[in-house]
Amino acid sequence: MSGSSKVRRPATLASLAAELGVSRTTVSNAYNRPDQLSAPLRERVLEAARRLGYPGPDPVARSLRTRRAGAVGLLLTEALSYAFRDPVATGFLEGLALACERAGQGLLLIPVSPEHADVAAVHRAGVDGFVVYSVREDDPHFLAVLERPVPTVVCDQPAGVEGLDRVGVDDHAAMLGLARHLTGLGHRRFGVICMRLGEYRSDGPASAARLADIAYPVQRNRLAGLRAGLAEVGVDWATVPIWERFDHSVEAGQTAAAELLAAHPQLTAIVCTSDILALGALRRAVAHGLTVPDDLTITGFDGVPEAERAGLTTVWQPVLEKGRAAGELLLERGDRIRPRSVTLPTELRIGRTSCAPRDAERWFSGL
Amino acid sequence: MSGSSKVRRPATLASLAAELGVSRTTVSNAYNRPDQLSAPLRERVLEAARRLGYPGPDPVARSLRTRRAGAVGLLLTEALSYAFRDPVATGFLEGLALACERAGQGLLLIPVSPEHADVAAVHRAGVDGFVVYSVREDDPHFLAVLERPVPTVVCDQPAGVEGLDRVGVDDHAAMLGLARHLTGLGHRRFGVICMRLGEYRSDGPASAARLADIAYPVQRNRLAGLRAGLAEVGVDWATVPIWERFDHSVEAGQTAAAELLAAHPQLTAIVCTSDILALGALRRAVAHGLTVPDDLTITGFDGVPEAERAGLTTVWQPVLEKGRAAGELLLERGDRIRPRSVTLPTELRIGRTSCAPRDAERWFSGL
DNA sequence: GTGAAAGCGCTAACAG
DNA sequence: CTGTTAGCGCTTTCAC
Repeated sequence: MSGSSKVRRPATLASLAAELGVSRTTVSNAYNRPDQLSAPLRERVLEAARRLGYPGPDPVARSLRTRRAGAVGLLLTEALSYAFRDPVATGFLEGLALACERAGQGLLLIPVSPEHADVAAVHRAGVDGFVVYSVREDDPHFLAVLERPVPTVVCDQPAGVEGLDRVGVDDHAAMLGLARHLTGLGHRRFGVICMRLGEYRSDGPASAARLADIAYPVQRNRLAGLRAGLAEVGVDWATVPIWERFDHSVEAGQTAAAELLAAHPQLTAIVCTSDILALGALRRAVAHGLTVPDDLTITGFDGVPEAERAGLTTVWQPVLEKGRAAGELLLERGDRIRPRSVTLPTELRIGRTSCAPRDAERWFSGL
Repeated sequence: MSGSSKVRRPATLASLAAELGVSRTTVSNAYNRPDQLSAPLRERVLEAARRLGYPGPDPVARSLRTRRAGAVGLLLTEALSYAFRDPVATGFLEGLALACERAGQGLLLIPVSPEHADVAAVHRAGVDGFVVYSVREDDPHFLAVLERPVPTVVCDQPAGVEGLDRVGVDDHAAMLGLARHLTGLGHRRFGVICMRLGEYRSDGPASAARLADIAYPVQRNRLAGLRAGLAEVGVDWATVPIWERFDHSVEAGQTAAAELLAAHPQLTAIVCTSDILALGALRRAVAHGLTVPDDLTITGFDGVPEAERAGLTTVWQPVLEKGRAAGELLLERGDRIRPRSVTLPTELRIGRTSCAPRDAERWFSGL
């Protein structure tokens, strides 16, 4: 209001053109195709723009016209503020950001506000495609994404729906490998700590009903892989206690391990479906006076740096690659003829938290 | 082309309206103002939409019309893929994401591709405002942001330019406090390890010329604060060796410390302008057989979790709060009358890496 | 409760 | 090299 030059003039491309007595095309070209007009004319246009406070073509109007937003949307499991704490998610984000940067595309993080269950944010997102990272299969945001007529790639989901592109690892096979490592060492009495299995909070032993209806493919596959591995040596899955935690944190792993061990003190191995949970279990075991791995074997999943530092036996997966692959799949022009699926390799990393149980000889001598 | 229903029909609001024999307004209302039409009619519209494969109002067209994109843009110093590795940046991101979620706004990460020096990405961004996080003052992307006629809040920058909102800490005062702690302990022979000071890579001792023209406000202020603190006890700034590192990593801190100590073995304290660098210096000192803090005092800045675990003496700053404050400043409606500036408090955290130097008595007895 | 009119600001053919 | 012509798909007063 005071004489500030910051009074935003609503100058538009059209008004600029009028002012200069040239056509809108010319002004547009001055910005988008410098080779389509003479240098002096271009300079005249740009100079006038500066003088009139014209900030250049409006990005939204341009997007409407060109039919491209120049950004990809990312839908995450949780409140995205949480994602920045999770090393697996940040690794994925880093890879995805890498791919976006290389393509000069923006990365739009879709807000999944816990308060307003705002599917609207998905509708509002001006993007050329979506990446969906490990969400519940019945997540309404996910469903909303599927409605949008833009290419979408899902991560760690079954290839399932309507020809989406997909990237992920074989969680089932990876966990099976880990299970074989453990049964090979002689373990027979397992306990499990896993991440959330459904929409609503539930902490503690997972009921059979809950296990039968796991909404998160990653958890479902990891548990199934473990089950298959144990079945190979005749361990009855129904006898394996499975402790669920809604929150994914070291503390959650810690308390879960405490409860699990209290209820089942005879366990020789605790398999966790994530490193974070395993680190918590590890902490609890140590605090409890147990020697790992001699008294108790503990394993994780993901291969995050912190786990490596701790010498955790785990399955490493290429999270950064996963993000990058997702981005490339989405941004790559061309053969979008049929859905593509990228499965990345995992690696069993045997650390210092697994060894034969004290009673191993019992099993082997029993043969 | 085959009978798949996935052939994206270019159905539009208009075509839907035509099909139903109602006006576009009605269709629009069905989506945006359910209370403006009868429930049965609305259901008819939605049903037809489903049938025709109309995905709902196009977000870009809507944005053009409503003049709001529903997202804020974030401009980061570096390749954004790097940001996800830096605990300070992720803390900031978490806070910002929190604010965005609460407001139901998307967060668009602007790609700062090192390859294409793509200021265009800034122009292309369909956002209602920008947050600029600790960039070089002459960064072309930053300049491009300033051109855009949308509210912008800068972080850790001088309030400077044309009435932008600002959030940050008082780096100068914080570092002054740290300096006083060290000089109070008796230190007089300081070495410094700092982050990049200019656009182009330079590793090693920073020349006077380079120090006189630091492009990053954060580094400038931290060094100035230190200088002021040392001046108070008569330490000549010109005699203080300052080692610069372009890359911000533990390894960088490590090699910087190695060089610094080799060239100046008599130092009793190394002040680092970030925790990450300090952790590297710490690692180097230990590897070198030095006992910290007895042989050498080492300090950091930021107060990241890893530093706390290491017991580093440092200045803690509320990075999450900073992100949240930036978001709130941007999203908050109302009194955008005059630029606002939020300065958050810092806290000197004395850990186990600082103590009096062996020759302290020399100085005190000299009084 | 519903429709008609009027653009939002821009780009992409295609002529000249 | 420059201008003319047509919308992109939607929302929003304002009458009916």
